[in-house]
Amino acid sequence: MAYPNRPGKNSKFKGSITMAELAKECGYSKATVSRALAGDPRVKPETRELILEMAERFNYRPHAVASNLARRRTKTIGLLFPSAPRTIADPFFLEYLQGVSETLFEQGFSLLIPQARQQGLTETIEELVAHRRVDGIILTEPRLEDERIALLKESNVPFVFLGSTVDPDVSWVDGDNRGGICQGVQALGALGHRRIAVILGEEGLVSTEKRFLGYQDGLAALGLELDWNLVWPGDFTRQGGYQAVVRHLDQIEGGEVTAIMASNDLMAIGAIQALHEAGLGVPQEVSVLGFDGIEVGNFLWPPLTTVQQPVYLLGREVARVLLGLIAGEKETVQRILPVRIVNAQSTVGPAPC
Amino acid sequence: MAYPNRPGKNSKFKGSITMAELAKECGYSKATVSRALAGDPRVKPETRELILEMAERFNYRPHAVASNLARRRTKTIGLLFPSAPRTIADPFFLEYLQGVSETLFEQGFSLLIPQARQQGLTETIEELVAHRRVDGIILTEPRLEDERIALLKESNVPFVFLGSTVDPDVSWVDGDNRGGICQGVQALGALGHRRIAVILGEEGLVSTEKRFLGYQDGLAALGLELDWNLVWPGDFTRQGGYQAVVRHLDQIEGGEVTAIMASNDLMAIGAIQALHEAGLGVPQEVSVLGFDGIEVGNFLWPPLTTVQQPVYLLGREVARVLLGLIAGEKETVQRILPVRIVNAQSTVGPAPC
DNA sequence: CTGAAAGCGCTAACAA
DNA sequence: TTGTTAGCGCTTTCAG
Repeated sequence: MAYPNRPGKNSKFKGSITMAELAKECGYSKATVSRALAGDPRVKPETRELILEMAERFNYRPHAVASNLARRRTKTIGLLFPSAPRTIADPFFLEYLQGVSETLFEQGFSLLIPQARQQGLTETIEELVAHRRVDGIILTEPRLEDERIALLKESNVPFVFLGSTVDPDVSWVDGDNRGGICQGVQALGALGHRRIAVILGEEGLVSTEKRFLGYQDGLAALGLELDWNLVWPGDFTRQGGYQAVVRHLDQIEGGEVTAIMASNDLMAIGAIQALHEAGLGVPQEVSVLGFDGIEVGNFLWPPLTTVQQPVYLLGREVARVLLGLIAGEKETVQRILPVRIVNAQSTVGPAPC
Repeated sequence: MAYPNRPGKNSKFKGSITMAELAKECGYSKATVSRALAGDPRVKPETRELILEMAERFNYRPHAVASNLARRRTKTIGLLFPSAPRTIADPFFLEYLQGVSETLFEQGFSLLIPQARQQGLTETIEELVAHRRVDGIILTEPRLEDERIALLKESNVPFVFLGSTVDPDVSWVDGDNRGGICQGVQALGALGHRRIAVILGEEGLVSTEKRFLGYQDGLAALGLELDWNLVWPGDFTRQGGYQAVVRHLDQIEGGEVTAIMASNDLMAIGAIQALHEAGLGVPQEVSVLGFDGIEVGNFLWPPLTTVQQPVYLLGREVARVLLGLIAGEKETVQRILPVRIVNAQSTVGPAPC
């Protein structure tokens, strides 16, 4: 016999018992064993008892791959991270990943993390879908015009975005971008700031758009006009935030700007670095407000004031929604999670000049 | 027919053709098709040509799960992250993850990231192994006495550690902990420091031990005695670094300590925060040196001086070694990658007092 | 309530 | 060089 016909006879790993073997030991068929293990109500309670007990005794473990083949599923999820200039090494995505992977693991799902690097946005998706390597896909950073969406719809694989899409019948989960930035701008206004610059995100992304709208909302709420000289392009990277400030130092030094609303924390951090290098104190001379609430904002001194998204929760939620779709739920889910301002320490009232 | 018997007839995804169908179309057996696709030299070149062409034409895609079942493999790797107090959200692990996942993906492997959270160290491993959910396991943070190792050896599943183990016949990849810290201490000495405190890592870990030895080496090289008052316990977390400084503020303020060698960057960052809160300037009043070289060290002002490990490369390397073991290589690999000091900006000579 | 049997799609002896 | 034949281990009709 290749399998342990007495419990504990062999190592608890080597060639662990198969369902067929277990069935024989129990004196039942594979089918019944399979049902009992799956909790199928059609098996007689005593039978189930017995089978469960034997399974335990023989330390039976279902073979995931075989089961997956028979059920036409993979139990793995494709998790796509943003393409350049952002990277998977963005701290935002780590906290997010933790939420996602935790939820998936609880449900027995694996994660496939393709590295989009060289490939285009769509090749990766085609590859995942065509080889049936995943049961569903989680994406980030929807674009204003997003070719991935048509492809995914055609593929028939369930998918969810982190971030709201333009497309109305796509499921997504997002933080309150527009409202959050608006709140942020108003908070700066409440401190007395009137010359508030914004550093935009990467062009073409829905989130960039929404955050810019939030900025405009905030200005409006303060009774301020939009001044295009205070709208600085960025790309969501630290380098981008740094550059934005460097390029507009004269405005800052000239007192044209007393506060900066960065579209994310990483750019806020870059901005602060540029300000430091220019000898400008934060927040004494310039206030800086970020968006996202990533942990590393707390590494700074003073800690970064920021509009905090529930990053970890976003991860959990987006995973949960995808699992729902995989389980057969049909309706598209679009959920906005609330945000809030934290760490009011890198912002103060404008310097008197 | 359920499959597209004319190329392009259906969507490129829906029910893509199976190998059996492709074989029929080609007029060959499944076996030959399988061989041709696998590049088996036994098939006649023209036959291979034909089959490859037809595969292309019918857009054939191998079914990963079925293939895995037949070959008794899963094509997924279990990636275990540290347990509390460290978390997967430690920036170190993100950079590391990027290296690992990139290498694995190139070879078509998925990643299973269990959340050890509640479970003990060993339960997770048992669960991965027993269900044959993975072809190999990557672990971190070997302990001086590590019960996982016996378990893994018994399980017969290939595994590799990030970090050197005490056990001589276990494969691992590591940065040069001891040499790196020693270098760091010497660098501080070269700046004129003589009262150099160390913040230790989490107790029981091999890396903690090695780094402490490196500290002692460094002192010895400087002709200094080990002073246990300057050996502060820590745990590799930011909070740990913060606490270590808070608890020893009197020593610092009393001039007993002019430089701090933290066993990792996160603790260095925590230490700097505590110093800031106490109104002590870094590096003017106290120099702080970290270890790891994580990206977020650059977020600080001034950027953190640190002993940089090639974190991303460590990830790639550890994955590569594991893939080697899975491919059947027998000999254990133990590789130390070099480190170097970067960003000499949070360290200067001691303040004259 | 239980069992027999037919797959899931691919791989790998073993023959031819 | 190619085909035949068994599986891999589990799920799921379809009968009984």
